[in-house]
This record gives sequence, C-alpha cells and structure tokens, in this order.
Amino acid sequence: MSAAESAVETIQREMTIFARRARASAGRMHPELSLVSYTLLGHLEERGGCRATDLAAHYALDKSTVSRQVAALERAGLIERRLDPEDHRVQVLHLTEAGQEILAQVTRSRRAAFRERLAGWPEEDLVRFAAYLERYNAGQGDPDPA
Amino acid sequence: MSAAESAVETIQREMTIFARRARASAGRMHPELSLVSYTLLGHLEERGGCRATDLAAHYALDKSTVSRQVAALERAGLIERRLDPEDHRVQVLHLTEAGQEILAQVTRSRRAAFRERLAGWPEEDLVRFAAYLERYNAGQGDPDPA
DNA sequence: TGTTCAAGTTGTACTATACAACTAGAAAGC
DNA sequence: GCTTTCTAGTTGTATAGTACAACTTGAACA
Repeated sequence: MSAAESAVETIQREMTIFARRARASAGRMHPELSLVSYTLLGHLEERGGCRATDLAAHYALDKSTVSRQVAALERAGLIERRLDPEDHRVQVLHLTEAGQEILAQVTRSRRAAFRERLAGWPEEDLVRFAAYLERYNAGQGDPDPA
Repeated sequence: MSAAESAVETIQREMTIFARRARASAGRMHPELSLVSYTLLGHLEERGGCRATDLAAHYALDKSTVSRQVAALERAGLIERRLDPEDHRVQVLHLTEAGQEILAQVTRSRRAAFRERLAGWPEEDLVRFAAYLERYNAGQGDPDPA
C-alpha cells in the first residue's frame, strides 16, 4: 500500500472513531443543549435569524425533524418565531436573550474542552490541522463518507 | 485572538460539523450496517472475538445497548456466541463468515468514499492530516469534547 | 379562478441509547 | 459448606432524534 493509501485508511479510521464518540460525549458534557440544538442555535446567531426550511436544507434534515427541534427550542424559551409579514406561511426564527446566553455558555464550555484537548500542540500544527479539517469538510460530493 | 486560539476555534467548529453529518450519511451510504454495528464487527475482527462487556467498556456504551446490538447482529447471522466453558456467564462473540464478508464489503465501500473525498490531496498533506487525527484521538482526558 | 407549489405541523414508526430491575453463575468470607 | 457479594448478560421502560407520509394553510401562476 502506498503512503497515500495508508494515510487515507488512517483518516477513515480516525474520523470514524471521532464520529462515534462525538454525540455521546456531547450529550454528557452539555445536557442542556444537544449537538443538533447547539448547531441550530449557532446557525441562527450567525445568520441573524432564518426559516425552518433553510435549517432543514442546510443540515440535510427532514422538515418535520426541524419543526420538532424548533418547537422544543421555543418551549425552552431559547428562540422565538416571527411571522413574515410578506408571506404568512413563513416563520422567521430568532434567538431570544436566553438563547444567546445558553449558546454563549455552551460555546465557552466546548471551546475550553477543545483547548484542553489541544494543549501542548505547537501553534503551527494547530493552524495546519484546522486548515485540513476545513478543506475536508468543504469537499464536494457526498456530504460525508463516514 | 492569537493564531493558536483561532485555530482551536476552527478545529472545534469543523469537528462539530463532521460529527453532526457523520451518522446520517453513514446510515444512508451503508444501510446494511450502522456505524455502531460496523465498529463492533471491526472490533471483533481485530480481536478475534471478545465479550459483550469488553465492547461496552471499550466504546463507553451501556451493557444493555451492547446486548441489543449483539442480539441484532446475531439475528442477522453476522456473529455467533460461544459459551465460555470456563465461566458459564460469559459468551465469547465471533464473526461468522457472512459477518466477515459484510464487514469487508462495507470497509471497501467506506474506503472508496474517503478516497474519492480526498482525491486531489497531495500525499504529503494526507500523511500529515492522518497524523494529526491520530494525535487528536489519542489525546488523554475527556474522551471527546465534541 | 382553479391548480399547483411551498412552509410547516402532526401522526406514525424505527433506531439508538440509558437506567433500573432482574436472572444466572462465580467467587469470597466466615 | 452455606451465605453474601460480585459479574455477565437480558429485559422492561423511557427518551431523543430521525424519516416518511398525510395534512393544512397560504402564495403564485396559468
């Protein structure tokens, strides 16, 4: 096997290991916000509000799944729906203040965990690793072969 | 923010994106074997058989979860249980021939997907990316801060 | 105006998971 | 040697996340 084939093999194995562990540990670490909820809130913050359909398309989730997630986040007081005056089918979702706070808190906690995990890495390696991950995720084709 | 902090931020974000996508696409691509089943079969192959309790410990799963996974894999004819003659509480799990075939087939399919995803990467980058992932996953402390 | 399209919700089902209660067998203490 | 305690595994129950299909409501188009 060439060095390139062997490296692809390793990348597959390690990405799989990571994917398998990720959700469970995310749930243990942040019981107040699942990985999906966290992602959706983050998207809302980044975009400054969007529609449920946009979330579904962007994250390749069924609209019914998003609908229930959104309902739960609204029940929890983390987001609010605003009817689009232009089109009454559309609800534009926005973070509430509570939602912004929880999001910031979980982000801090996740960032601290990653920082600790990556402590001792030389800056040069961190930068390169980050670039590789971005390049991997930006790849075209199937969204993820994991 | 320093370059290192910014890189940690990116690593967190990209690992999260990957983790979120991984399971769904794994299910779509390999409906015959979930990510967990694939991992368990792989472990059995690597070890040449082991106990359900070992699987639970190694993958931080509840023993009841493993018990049901194992039952499903046995129903599907992919593994078999052998009672340990030394200790009648213990069942040693082994891949069947069918299990070996399915595992090999899914491994090939996954490897092809990764190879395609990583097509065009220079060998040097593949090798470095692989090394970073191994280093990340081997890190001590919390199993995964995702 | 009526047909078709789009946004969301709800009913239903399935998978993965955990925790708790249980059974069966092994080991240890007295 | 009997009883208590530990270990391996199963089963009952509950929850989260997900998809698909059927439906409702509103918009757009021909």
